[in-house]
Amino acid sequence: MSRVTLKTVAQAAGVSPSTVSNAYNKPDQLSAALRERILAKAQELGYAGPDASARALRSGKVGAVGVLFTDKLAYAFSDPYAVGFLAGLAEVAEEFATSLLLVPLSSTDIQGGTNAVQQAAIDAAAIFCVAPGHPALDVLKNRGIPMVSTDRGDHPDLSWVAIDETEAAAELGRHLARLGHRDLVILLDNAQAAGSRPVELSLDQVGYTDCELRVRGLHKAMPDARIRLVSGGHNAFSSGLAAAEWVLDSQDRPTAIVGLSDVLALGAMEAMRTRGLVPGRDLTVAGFDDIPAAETAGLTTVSQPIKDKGRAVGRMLLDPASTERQIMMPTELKVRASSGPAPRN
Amino acid sequence: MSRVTLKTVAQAAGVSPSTVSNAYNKPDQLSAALRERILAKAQELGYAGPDASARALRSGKVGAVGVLFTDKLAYAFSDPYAVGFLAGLAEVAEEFATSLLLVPLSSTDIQGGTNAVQQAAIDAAAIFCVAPGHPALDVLKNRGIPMVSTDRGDHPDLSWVAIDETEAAAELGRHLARLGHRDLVILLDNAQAAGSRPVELSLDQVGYTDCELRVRGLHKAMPDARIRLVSGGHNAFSSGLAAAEWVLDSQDRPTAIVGLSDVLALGAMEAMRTRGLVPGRDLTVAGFDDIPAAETAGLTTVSQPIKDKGRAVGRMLLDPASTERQIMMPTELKVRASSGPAPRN
DNA sequence: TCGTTTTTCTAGAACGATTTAGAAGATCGA
DNA sequence: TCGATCTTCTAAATCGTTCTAGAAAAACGA
Repeated sequence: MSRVTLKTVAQAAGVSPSTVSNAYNKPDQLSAALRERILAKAQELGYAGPDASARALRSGKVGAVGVLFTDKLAYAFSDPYAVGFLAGLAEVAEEFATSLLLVPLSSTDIQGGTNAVQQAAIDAAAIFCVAPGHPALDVLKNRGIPMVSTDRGDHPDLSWVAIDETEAAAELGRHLARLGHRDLVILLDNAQAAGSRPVELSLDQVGYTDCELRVRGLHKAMPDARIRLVSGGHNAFSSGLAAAEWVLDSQDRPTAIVGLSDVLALGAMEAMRTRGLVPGRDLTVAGFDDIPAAETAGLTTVSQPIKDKGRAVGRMLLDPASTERQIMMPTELKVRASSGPAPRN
Repeated sequence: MSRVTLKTVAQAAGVSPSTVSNAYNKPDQLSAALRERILAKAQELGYAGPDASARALRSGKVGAVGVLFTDKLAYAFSDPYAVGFLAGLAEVAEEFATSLLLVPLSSTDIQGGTNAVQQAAIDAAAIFCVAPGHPALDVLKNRGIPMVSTDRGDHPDLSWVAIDETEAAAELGRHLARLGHRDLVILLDNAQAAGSRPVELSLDQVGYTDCELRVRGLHKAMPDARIRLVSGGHNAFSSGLAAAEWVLDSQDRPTAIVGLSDVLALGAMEAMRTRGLVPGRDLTVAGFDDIPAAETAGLTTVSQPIKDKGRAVGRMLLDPASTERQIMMPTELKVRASSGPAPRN
């Protein structure tokens, strides 16, 4: 017993395969009566409709956009920021009857070429927080797949929806400087620190462009401050917690801690809490993104319209009417209880 | 200028297409030297590697599992419960070098057969909180796609990873009954209520099986209680908020509110907060799922191992070694500050 | 009535790979 | 040295559609 295909149906109905195809895809190309008859026959034979792969091959359209993440896919969901982005993107995707393909970007398999990015059946790709130099992007470019990044690349023909990272960070930096802070620790995502104890990094070890730009922005706005970079691993609450614990338990506490994402900053707040320290009084904490939990926790943060970012990326990828190739989104510094004047010593 | 295909590379390298294919997929089928030469030639020509659709068609494997949701895709991300499930599933998917295809299940397009589920290029499907009778499931069955549901269906040959909804709810019900509650409002997800004002439902209007079972469980454990069902729309914080506001502002307040998910329950807690009511003292609130925010908020809830659920579904779908077809996961009632004795009147 | 247009359907060629079966050459044991 | 076994490579079929061009039949206009 072989599988029921379009051809099978065609034979059973006594018509050509093309006609069956048309019955499914172009109802106006054949008489209603015949279409009815074909569909009934298909039903009778248990035909499941045109095969997705075959259709994709022949027509060149898959009906899916890929979402590329660095790190493990599982991490992607741990940050509400990513979730917000996905929600926005999904909204537009749905509008265009398109599915979302979540593509993990394991750092290990950039070998002979057979990795997830190669395999992925997608028409376009959203590049979420992936460094512009990542080899996977070359693979996509090679495949001729349109892509839009959430990070501003340096290439002029690159499409992106981003924020002015440097300026956003600078605004936060000015806020901190104004409060008298001269000793800062920045918490960031770093793969090398994952699984081991927190590590202190130098600026050139900062991987992602957006992180790098944020660090630069803070530097620019706080020229006479001492600024250290510390990572507790991947971008997650637990990493922020670990890194902040390490910082707080050292002999050399800063007066302010900035998480390069809210989850990191919230981890830092938790570390303070367990040590009886009050954010905004004993130590200032700030973050980036303004995820829902940031407001609840009273975390000072740089707010960015993340869901809109997802929507904009979706439109760029799917809406032929959208012509803009580079969109700069606004940011806003939300000052909350977690930031306060630097204690005098 | 036509596209560079496997054939182009083969000609340029002076070998047969099969050999080029083997160079990519079966390195041990040809000499290392030749493979090297072919790959170099491919690189030179800008060949992006075997086309995903063509490979999928010929080999019958796509390298993706679908995740089916009811409602808008965007809603999927608003509930941390769903996010946790996805994280677990993603973990296993990554292990098997498989991508995740998020398939929206618009209730509108069950028409001529050409909907997202038909189109979806997937090898298997995870059915997340979709009612067992949903037509999309028939489409998948027709396509011969293996599927695992997060809801226990009544068919014996259905695969699922689920919890004992009725018993879990009954345990919560007994807890409430013990505290003296005799007047309960259950908050639930309901599509009809979306966009309009909150509505009161009867038991037969409850859509999803899992919701229905939970309601039954509560009924069973609280036989002499008055139980009302109210929905403020989709399964989201805002719906819970709206529904609870409606309930609290009525003349006829219950002594306890149970959200059929934590996000609904948290919405109810928020409604109480803005009215100066203290959960656990003035009114008892409880939920289901035990998402991270539930612990922070001190919400009494029925905890279920959601990430493990995702992992288990992933293994069932992808790991050939996994033979179990139906897995019952444990639940645990977490009593927190939001539940307390019913006020005497 | 006769050409012209429109409607309805079909034949056959792609789409770009993988697979199967087997040929040609190299290696091996005796 | 000779048949047998490996290794290395290829020819041709195939996966299940959609597309292009065009044929046959029907409808139309004058």
